[in-house]
Amino acid sequence: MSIQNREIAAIFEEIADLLEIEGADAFRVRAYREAARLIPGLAEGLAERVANGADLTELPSIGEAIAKKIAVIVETGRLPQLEEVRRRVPPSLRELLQLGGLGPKRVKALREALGVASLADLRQAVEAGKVHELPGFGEKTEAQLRERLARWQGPSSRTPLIEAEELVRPLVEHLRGGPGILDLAVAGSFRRRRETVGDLDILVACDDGAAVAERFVGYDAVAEVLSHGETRASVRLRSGIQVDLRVVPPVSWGAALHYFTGSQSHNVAVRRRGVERGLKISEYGVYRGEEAIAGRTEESVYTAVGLPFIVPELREDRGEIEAGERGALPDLVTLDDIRGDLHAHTDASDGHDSLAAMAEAAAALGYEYLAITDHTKHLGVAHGLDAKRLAAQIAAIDRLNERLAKRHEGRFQLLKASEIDILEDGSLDLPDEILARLDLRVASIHHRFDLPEHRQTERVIRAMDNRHVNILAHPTGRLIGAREPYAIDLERVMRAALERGCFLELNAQPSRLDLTDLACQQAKELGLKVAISTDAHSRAGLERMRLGIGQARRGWLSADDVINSRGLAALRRLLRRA
DNA sequence: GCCGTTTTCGGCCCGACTGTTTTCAGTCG
Repeated sequence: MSIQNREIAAIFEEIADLLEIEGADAFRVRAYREAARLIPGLAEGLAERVANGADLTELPSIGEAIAKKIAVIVETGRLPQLEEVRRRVPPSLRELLQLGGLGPKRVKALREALGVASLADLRQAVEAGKVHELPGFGEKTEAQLRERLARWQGPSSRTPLIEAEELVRPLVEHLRGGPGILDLAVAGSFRRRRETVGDLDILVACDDGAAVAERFVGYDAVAEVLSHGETRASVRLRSGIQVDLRVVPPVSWGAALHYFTGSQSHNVAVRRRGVERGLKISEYGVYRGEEAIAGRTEESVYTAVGLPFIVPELREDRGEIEAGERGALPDLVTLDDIRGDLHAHTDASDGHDSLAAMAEAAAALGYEYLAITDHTKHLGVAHGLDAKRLAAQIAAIDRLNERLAKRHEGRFQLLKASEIDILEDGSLDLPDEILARLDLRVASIHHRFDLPEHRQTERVIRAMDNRHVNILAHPTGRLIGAREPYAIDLERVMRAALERGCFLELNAQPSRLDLTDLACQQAKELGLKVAISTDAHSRAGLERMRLGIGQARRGWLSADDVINSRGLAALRRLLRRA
């Protein structure tokens, strides 16, 4: 199997880390980091590009040198340069960077003075009290390292967005409860709606920063104050997540919100545009010389560098700046565009609520339709339905729909559907006769995640060969932070879906969000439409749609790219297969 | 190492906080 983009990126990331510790030129290090950041976001595999003889230097941030190295990696699976650097700088030193509190300079100093080459070495040096004797280190640094080593549980894990929402809500209330707050926003990757957040960034506009910072560090869920100044403070909450507060005067609100929302690469790109125009952009504003020419609103910052407003979800430096320049930013899908949900369970399988309760909850959201997609018999743990029970459910839905039509004056109905298990050989878990009686069929994999890539890919494509199948649900099977996606050639799957008139699901469950943002973008580029579905197992689960919308927006999807932005009649036309 | 409506050489985003220092380097976002 050919090498994946993210494996190539990992090689450059490691080179960047090790060169930095070695003390190499900072801009050279940055060049490797830029390449490592860009590569996983490419739609097409680099291996394929190399095989096709494409000129890689046409990609941004890839020049002659890195292009050659990519070719070597693709052809041989390894890079001699990395092996050389590893001989000079032990790769275990990277652990020290991940620990936090230590950067390349001090890691280098520790290594040269004390021979520290790993976390274990550092622990010994700290316990022996040798660290504080080094120039540039002191008692406090040593104590802080001791603390971090004691807490160390491997590279820091990111927090799922939905947990971050729950953590930040009471903290925001706490801050708003204090005097003098003129404006407040949760910025960072939270505002960009990334599926997970590393830390939380809270921005406040007010005239007395010190008072807000004081109130912030006094929040009762704070476990540790990491830093505490008059305009900036950082804490670690008991949950383990770090929260950074930044306070600015109202006149800087827009510039600060832009700066604090990120992403870092987007900010760098915008600031670079500023420099080209003789402007300096900081969190305080946009300056020409001493004079502030913009910064009260985010819009004014973009205007100053000749760009239209770019929504937070797109700010990843993945082409949004170029698209803005061309006037080609997409009109992104919103929650208001969604007309129904195409994946939901009831207490007939592993859901918690009845058919009627789910229907009323969906109608209350203003939807026109809700597809009931209980599991099928192979999924015994979920009490999956066999053909007989599904036939009974079909009859029950028909009866309920009559009542719903009266109650909601024809504005809402349930769709008869199923989430059909794809068996190991790609066949379906229910006979065609019963499938033909449904409005909609969602198919998905729930076992044998371990098949090799070509077999898993064939399995899914074979399932879509069945002309009853409409949507492939949670297409990679990943669970955020818990289970890697199974090996599957997603691009082949997308092309196969397109040829067959099938669609892929963006599953909005907070632990799934499967497809990823990048996969959504890839689908859009191929012309494949997506269903954003909650896979709700209860009434409350239907409200998770907002997470799917965030992911879809990050994937550049417009309402037109999303099949459940259609009214029922148009949806039915889309679902019709040849 | 990348890149180019000032440039193929000489730039490369910007500021706050901490700790170790007496003016600043390192780290972080």
